[in-house]
Amino acid sequence: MGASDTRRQIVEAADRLFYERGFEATSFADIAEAVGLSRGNFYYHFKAKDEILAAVIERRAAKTHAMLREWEGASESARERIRAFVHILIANKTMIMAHGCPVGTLCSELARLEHVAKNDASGILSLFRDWLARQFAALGRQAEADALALHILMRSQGVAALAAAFRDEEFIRREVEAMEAWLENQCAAASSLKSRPRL
Amino acid sequence: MGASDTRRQIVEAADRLFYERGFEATSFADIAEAVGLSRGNFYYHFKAKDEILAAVIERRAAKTHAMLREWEGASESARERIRAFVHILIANKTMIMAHGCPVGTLCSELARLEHVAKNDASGILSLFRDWLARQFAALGRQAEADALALHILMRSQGVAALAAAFRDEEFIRREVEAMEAWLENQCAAASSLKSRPRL
DNA sequence: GTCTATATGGGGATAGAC
DNA sequence: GTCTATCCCCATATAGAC
Repeated sequence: MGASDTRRQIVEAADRLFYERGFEATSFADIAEAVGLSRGNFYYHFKAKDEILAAVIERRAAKTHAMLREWEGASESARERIRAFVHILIANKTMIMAHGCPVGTLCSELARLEHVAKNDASGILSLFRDWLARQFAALGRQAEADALALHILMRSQGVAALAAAFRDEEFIRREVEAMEAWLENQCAAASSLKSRPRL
Repeated sequence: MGASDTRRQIVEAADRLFYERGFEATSFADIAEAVGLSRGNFYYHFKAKDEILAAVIERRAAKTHAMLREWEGASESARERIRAFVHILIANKTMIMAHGCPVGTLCSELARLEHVAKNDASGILSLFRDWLARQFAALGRQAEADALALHILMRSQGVAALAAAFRDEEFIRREVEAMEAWLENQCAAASSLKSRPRL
């Protein structure tokens, strides 16, 4: 097997395990076992655990970037694009109820460890934030675009957190519906100049 | 120093460290050092790390219970009580930006570790949930009380998560204001029979 | 109740054979 | 590139003196 292929397999396995169990709780042995590799051979591909983490974060950032670009192409309107974001909660509901939001939980864990990579992790959150802000700006809400982006991002993080704590699928559906209703309100406000709705 | 006094000091130090660094990342040595105790003596008071965790969760649940009861006494209206809940975000903003929500981060960490105490941790979240639901019921919203409680709890969790990720104090203030506006809407809806606002 | 000394195990990391 | 063997450190946990 080629080295780059093995490396890719390691990063994929680490990505999954870091999500399911967390970064700290995942050992080299866990990843090695998942890939079918000996522990010793590991260090041919990665000199330290932090290097695997960096590769995982980079992979997640790239996948996020690709997903956001795909939504750009698939949807005509900014409204539909924001709806696509909100609907990740439904599409990934099983995983979210089991392990939370992959981005949010990693940010939270790295922040607590004061890990050097914590800013890289919250950078993924910023990818969503900036993309959402561009969508709200496209809706004609330039002035409040970032605040609206943070608001919807906050709600998706809150829903993921409680869905994981209570394992409640009905709660996810209800809150996604509420987020859609909120979005419709914001879109309506963009058309009429008076009475901009609050967050 | 009496044994019960030492025990209390251990639990207090562990509570703080579990919050600041997380449960897994905190070692016996860390707690022992904080209390000024030798590692060995530790096992006189707690046979295992899980026992300290149980004591910390119990302490947090008791403090939560006391806080909720205090709000009951201090506020005349259910609306004021719910506002008191929302305002924890402001009162604790420095801690929250540094380490997140004490309840949310513990729930998240224990859920990932598949720790036996994970349900005890989410039990603290349930204390808030049930208390909030009672307040919404007192507002005359019996049918939706639990959904409204989960909604406001979700928002506080989301705000704490993003505030920690972005270290953004202005964001907290803005979202607390939005939560208060949402609450006023819900109160207004309780008085008028028509047009109940969505979440 | 508190200490020091120590056992035990796991996890990160290295050396060197193949 | 992959392996086995090994080192070292740290953390949980125990034993036994004081």
